[in-house]
Amino acid sequence: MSTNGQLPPKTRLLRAAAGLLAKSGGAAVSTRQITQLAGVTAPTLYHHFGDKEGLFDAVVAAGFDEYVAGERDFAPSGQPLEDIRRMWDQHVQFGLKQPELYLVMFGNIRSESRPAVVADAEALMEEMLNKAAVGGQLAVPPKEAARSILAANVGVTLMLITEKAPERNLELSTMTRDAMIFAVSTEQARQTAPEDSGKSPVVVAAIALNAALQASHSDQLSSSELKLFLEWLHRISTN
Amino acid sequence: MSTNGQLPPKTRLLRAAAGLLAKSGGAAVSTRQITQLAGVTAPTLYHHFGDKEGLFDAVVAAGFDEYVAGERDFAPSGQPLEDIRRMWDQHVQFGLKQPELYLVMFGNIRSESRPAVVADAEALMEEMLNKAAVGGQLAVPPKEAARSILAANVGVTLMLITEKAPERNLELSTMTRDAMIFAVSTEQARQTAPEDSGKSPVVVAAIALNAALQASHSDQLSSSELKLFLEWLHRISTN
DNA sequence: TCACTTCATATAGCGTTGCTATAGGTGCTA
DNA sequence: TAGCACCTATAGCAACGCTATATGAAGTGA
Repeated sequence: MSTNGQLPPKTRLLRAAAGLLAKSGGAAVSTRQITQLAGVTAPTLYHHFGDKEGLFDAVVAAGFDEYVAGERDFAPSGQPLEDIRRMWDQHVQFGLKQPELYLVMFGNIRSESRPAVVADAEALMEEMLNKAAVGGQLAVPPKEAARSILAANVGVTLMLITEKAPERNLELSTMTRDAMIFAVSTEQARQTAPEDSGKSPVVVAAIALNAALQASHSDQLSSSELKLFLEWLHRISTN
Repeated sequence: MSTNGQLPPKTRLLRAAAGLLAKSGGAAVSTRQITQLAGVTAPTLYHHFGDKEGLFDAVVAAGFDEYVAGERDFAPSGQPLEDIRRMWDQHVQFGLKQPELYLVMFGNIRSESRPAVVADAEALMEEMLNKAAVGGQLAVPPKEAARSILAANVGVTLMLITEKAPERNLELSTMTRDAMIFAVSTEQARQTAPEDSGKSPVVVAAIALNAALQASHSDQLSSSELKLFLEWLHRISTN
């Protein structure tokens, strides 16, 4: 009845939980099922994981490693926004491939571990968006862009999971994806115009900001702040 | 201990369930709690609702009536796409106002009743989008537009619910909302309701510089200067 | 008026759940 | 060899969703 008597009980519990979760089809999975499949008794589970949610958190953590691996498993195309598209698609595929695990990770709002998972996924996307921002392709701060895109990404994936497999329409995904990416892009990025300059992105951006600030009398900073700010900008852009 | 002995048990059960659900803060609500608060014993619950999920489905149905009422509670502005914006905002507000009920309705993927709820909400939105389509403002079939918008709407609402109330940033919602509406609009409609595409060059440049600076550890500024500088940049770029 | 049916509620308890108090076994270090 | 962590098992508790069965209340027809 046990799953591989060779492995340590902690590992067997993890695998049993993940396996039952995947096969459960959404039904609840009891600790007794898990411990029986792992060839272990109840106290062993609670010794290693504290409680049932602790075990599921561990399963989620393992699932997240797999998620990250999927999200990183492609060569950067040099066009960050194109890479964001791929991250989106990978996310959807991960959800459709392992719906139960996905629901535990992203669908289980009440779970204690969800905020951490979401924050990590957000960071992953923000990291990629940063590259776009450096290239002047982002009209929105990367952090907020990442949150918006991820929110839509999760919403779409949940909706696709709800549908039965045969009638799934992936165009829902691509359309929503492109809408979100378009929304956070600058005019320049939308025309797929690659900016090419030998100068460092910092300098380019500083020059652009310097010019833009002086042209447009922003009132976000006081005049004294602005003076110092411009001085620093100059120091950076003459780097 | 009972909640209003005058009302029939069926009603008291519904109210007790809805009340406990709202106060539960995400924790599970037991049938024993519900029946005790309703001043009724277990078989009464099962006589009227079949099982626990049947009771919750009834709560959801009542909640959905309230949802629909909220979605219809505004005078048509004559601009269907503007009305869609309001539907979106009402949806988010409904979720934030009654997060527990919302989670049972839209977050509980495994639930049997969710597909029906989602389909109804979709129909509600499609109905409004039809008006936009008639006016030549829609570049996408209303059905697919409704699905995309609703998916994003749910995703955003779930993400906002996850956050603690004080740090909720509703701009996530408006930005995602406008992105989706923009995506399904025709050129003509976009000119009628101009979106934020005219992001000022200052903001774009500030965002780019911010990202570039953080990526490239420039040593042109001292750490204290840099800190203040970044703070100002953030102020500008979140303008 | 009285049996009869129907609907609604209560008593009591079944099987399962998550979890734990306690004790026993195992391997390592002194 | 004794002691000490660490890990696992026996046995069982309280709470859970749910139900077999019985009792009451209300209406109906003769």
